Amino acid sequence: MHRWSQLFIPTLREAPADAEVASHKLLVRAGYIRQLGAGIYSFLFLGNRSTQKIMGIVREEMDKIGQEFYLPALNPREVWEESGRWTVMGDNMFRLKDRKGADLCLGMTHEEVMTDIARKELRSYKQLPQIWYQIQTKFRDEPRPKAGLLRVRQFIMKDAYSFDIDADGLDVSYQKHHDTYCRIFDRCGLKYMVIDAHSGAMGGSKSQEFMVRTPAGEDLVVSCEKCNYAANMEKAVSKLAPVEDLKPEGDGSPLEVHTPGQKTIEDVARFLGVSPKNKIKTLAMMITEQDAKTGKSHPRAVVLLMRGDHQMNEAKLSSAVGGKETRPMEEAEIRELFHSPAGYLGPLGIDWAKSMNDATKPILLVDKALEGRVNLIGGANKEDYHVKHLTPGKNFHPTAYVDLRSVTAGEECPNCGAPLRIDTAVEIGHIFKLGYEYSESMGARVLDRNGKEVAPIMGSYGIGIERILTAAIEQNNDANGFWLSPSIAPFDVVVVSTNPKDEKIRAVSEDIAKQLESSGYDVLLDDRDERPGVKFKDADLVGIPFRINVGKKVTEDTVEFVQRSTLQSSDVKISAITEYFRGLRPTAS
RNA sequence: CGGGACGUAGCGCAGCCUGGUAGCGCACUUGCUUGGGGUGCAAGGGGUCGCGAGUUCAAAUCUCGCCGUCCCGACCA
Repeated sequence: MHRWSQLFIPTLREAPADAEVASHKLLVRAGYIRQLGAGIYSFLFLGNRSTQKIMGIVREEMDKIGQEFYLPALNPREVWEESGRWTVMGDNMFRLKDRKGADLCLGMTHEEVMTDIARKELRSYKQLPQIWYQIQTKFRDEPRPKAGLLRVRQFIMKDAYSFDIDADGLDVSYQKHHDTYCRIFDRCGLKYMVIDAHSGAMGGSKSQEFMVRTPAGEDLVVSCEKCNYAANMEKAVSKLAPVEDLKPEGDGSPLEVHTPGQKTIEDVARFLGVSPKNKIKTLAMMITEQDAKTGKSHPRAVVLLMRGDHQMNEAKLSSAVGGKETRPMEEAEIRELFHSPAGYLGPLGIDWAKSMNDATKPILLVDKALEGRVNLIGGANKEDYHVKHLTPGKNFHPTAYVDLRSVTAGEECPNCGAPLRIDTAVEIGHIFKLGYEYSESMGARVLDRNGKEVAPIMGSYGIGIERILTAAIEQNNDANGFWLSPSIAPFDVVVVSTNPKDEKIRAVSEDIAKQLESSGYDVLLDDRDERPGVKFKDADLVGIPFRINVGKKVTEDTVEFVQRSTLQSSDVKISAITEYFRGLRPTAS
């Protein structure tokens, strides 16, 4: 049994001035953590107990599908050089030299080291599949650590790696992780979403993120009010309400109209008396491409057509152009391609590439929302003129129709039609089908059943341990403190002796604490010589889900049982306390 | 890395503009008091004013440099 009077639980009445988000303020106030430097935190007694419990759950669930390893955080340069990430990781990687001057780094993740083990040890398909995981400290020199434990430079991660003989095997390993992650986060008492994540530039690989809604989050997530549809902004799609196309005038062939000084979508729409939904928004961008033969890089125009009232999503654009960086065209580049000033740009009169590989010509990407639309209005590539009767596929030929549009809140869910919402969220887990990237770059090979040498296919899977704690606090807090699920709280229950000077109260508090402890619960006995008000405030602050107040009612053999989340209290007979508690928290840890 | 703010006792802050004895609340120590939502009284302890240089008879205060922390942005396998 733990006696508060003998513990170090430095609670604070006020939060440090530089804490902004709720979880940061409360973790410090509750005496869970103290800051050592930017993005570097010490865990004190309560904080450590809580993260240990989280790791316990992770370990228990992961042991059902994999094997726990423990890899070094200190890594030699060579393995990172082999994967190419010694360079790729840039300033995000902490680097150091040993006494001989050899380069080392602190591990940000462990694909390299795991793959190194795999390539040295795995020889046959008979040894596959393998799932190897570890719970270990990671180091990342974040450009901007922030928000307490939310973005830090040293943190604990459960990272796992799967090795399979083929894609079907990877599907199984991936699904196992998906299901295990759901069990882990359920057991931690989190409300979370599983979202389809940006699959990366190379395409094909599936990736999902486990996200928790919180105002402190750094990522935007689109989710459905009703069903379980959820995706990040780079992937999110929505159903669009049908738009009525304009009727053609005359023979319906492209018709220039004089629009003096009308440059913006709104201006033109108003001037012509149409909705922006019938207008084409033309965005002129540039990418840098490398010539496949010469290796020389040269700029290439990418023109986007969107519905007039839609916003372009840069991540979607980026994946549409193969992950290349894009930038807006400069004035001179616009004139060279369109022979027109900005404000009057359109798709007519330009010889667009027929495919992305048609490298000599500019690319025309048309948003899917314009596919099948007719009689749109766009720029005429001529100052003060626009063109009516533009129909994609008829008057001009897109290189491709792609989804380029940012979803906005309130649009319809693609699955069920209910309104979509957009929230900030924090990522607590990520599962990823890696493919052959590391097994190939680092030369891992096994023999398949035909005796042929093949690279094993990999997956990688991560959980941020501290982020589980942070997210849980973000989800469950009020002005006085926070409450954790008993599974991850430092203690199941705090027994408050409201008056330690009263012998009966003191003795009953001890008894109850002992009794609950012998029933397998983690009990904190607040035996401090403090006023009840102080103890109640502290109890409310530190995240323990249940409290037992031992007070005057001991003369009636009764104590108060308080649930932190609701602050509801009920009187319980002392003799029935263990049984009562078991009803609330059946699985003693 | 760009923009902004801050750095004075463990925590939260005032003092700086207009240079001259370093202050308040909480916390801490001792004694008494109180005992169901941060009790009251009294007496105490604790500060290289982030670091360095400069100006000055004199610098927490003015000037310059550096360091650190936070916020916004960029970045984020």
